[in-house]
Amino acid sequence: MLDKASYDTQPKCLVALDSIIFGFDGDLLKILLVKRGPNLHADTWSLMGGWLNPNENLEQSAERILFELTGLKGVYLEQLYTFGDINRDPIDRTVSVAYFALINIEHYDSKISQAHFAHWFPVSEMPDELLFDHRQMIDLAIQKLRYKAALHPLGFELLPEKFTIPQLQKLYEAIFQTTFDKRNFSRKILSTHLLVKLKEKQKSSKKGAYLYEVNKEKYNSFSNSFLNFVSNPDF
Amino acid sequence: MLDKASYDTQPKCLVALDSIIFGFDGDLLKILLVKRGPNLHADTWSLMGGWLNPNENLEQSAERILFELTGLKGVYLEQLYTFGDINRDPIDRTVSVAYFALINIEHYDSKISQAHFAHWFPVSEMPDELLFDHRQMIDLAIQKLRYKAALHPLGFELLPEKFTIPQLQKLYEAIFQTTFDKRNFSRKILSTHLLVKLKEKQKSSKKGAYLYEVNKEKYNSFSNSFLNFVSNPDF
DNA sequence: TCAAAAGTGTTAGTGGTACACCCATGC
DNA sequence: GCATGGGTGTACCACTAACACTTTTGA
Repeated sequence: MLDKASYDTQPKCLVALDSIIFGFDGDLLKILLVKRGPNLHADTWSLMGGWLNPNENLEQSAERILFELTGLKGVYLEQLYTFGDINRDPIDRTVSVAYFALINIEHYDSKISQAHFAHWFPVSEMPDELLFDHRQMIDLAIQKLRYKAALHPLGFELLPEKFTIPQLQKLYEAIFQTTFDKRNFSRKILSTHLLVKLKEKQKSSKKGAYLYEVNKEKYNSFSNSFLNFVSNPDF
Repeated sequence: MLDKASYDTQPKCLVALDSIIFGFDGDLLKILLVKRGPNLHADTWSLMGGWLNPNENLEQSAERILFELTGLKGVYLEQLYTFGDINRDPIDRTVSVAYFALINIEHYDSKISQAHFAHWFPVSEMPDELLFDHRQMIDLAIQKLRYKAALHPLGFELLPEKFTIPQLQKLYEAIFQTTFDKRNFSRKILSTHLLVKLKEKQKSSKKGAYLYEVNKEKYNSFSNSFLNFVSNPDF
């Protein structure tokens, strides 16, 4: 079965990478979509994607593509799932490795992405028509984001370095499409000791709220243990 | 970037599938490895793998390959991760989609697999040398099996249709390399109401233990909710 | 009758949820 | 001075974890 000749006779296949890019504007959870151009699928919104480069591994290619669109490096990027249905791309058989990315919307360089016809869509207001199986990719990404966020404190990746507890709560409420009791929420978050309270306050409200930042060391060593941020998630 | 010409000029890539096949013999958690033949890598243990077939999607190819080795159909199969490092296969660039499979070791047809030089290795006694990045695949599969088994009742997939609570406990102890209190364990398992107690007893011990079977309906509707089978898993 | 494995109940502690009031400030 | 959003404490309930004895039966 596996001999040298079989390498030569095996049909090869195009390999693409597509990224589901999540952002949070303080109110709604959003996904970044682009209109690909210039010739093909120019009228259809799609995920940001590109081809696997022969001298890059999968994650490097995904990072490069993300950088080309958003100008961002070092963002949270995680492999989601690989899609390989026979006719998912009608032009030629393509296997696509999907990644999901969490980015801080404030860092996002809108200049680059304007050139690519990019737009942030709230997760509840996606266009009806998306390229190929991108709708399926997005649905899976949302599901996985909820799953992970219920068990791991990865929500911070979507916020600025300094943020308030009410901001964090709004984010979780956007992810899970629900509301939480603020007393229980802040107690649960603070009980992890992952947040460091700062002296400064953010004064976007009348009273102002204390800013916090993530204790990076603890966060990194913590990311493999887990807890229930959401008690009875409905997956 | 994405026009028709780009499809023709894009380098294509080999796509393979590899399966990490878990089994449980009542005592140890094991993984099925093969020696590939006849020419290439004949001396190295490896995961069961094969090429993506142009007229199959990813899961269908993985199922076919699994069937060719074990003679089994309809087993629990789940996509694990896609590996694409540049030189993971020194002969030619190959992207490999890894699946993990849970099979009931009693159903396993050893005749077919003898022809493939297959052998069950306890997870704690793997050969030192494995093909390509297969060690990495196995490590990730064990990690994911623990993660999922801690939250979802998927352990049943590794047992016969009828099994006893002590058997199930031994399985979980093998997965997590620890021991559990049997009173707390059985209470937790039974509180899900996923198991139906049968009249029969299994008499492999002196006293004999009651057999149970899975309530399939409940199990299927349950698989998306979750609970902590293991309280403080060390991931 | 003894050894081996199965089966079962209670208690104390922890963590989760529900709930209401005061505080600081801008207008 | 009032409306807005921020911050905090308590009581009850449910779940978890720790722990020991009795039952059955094959040898």
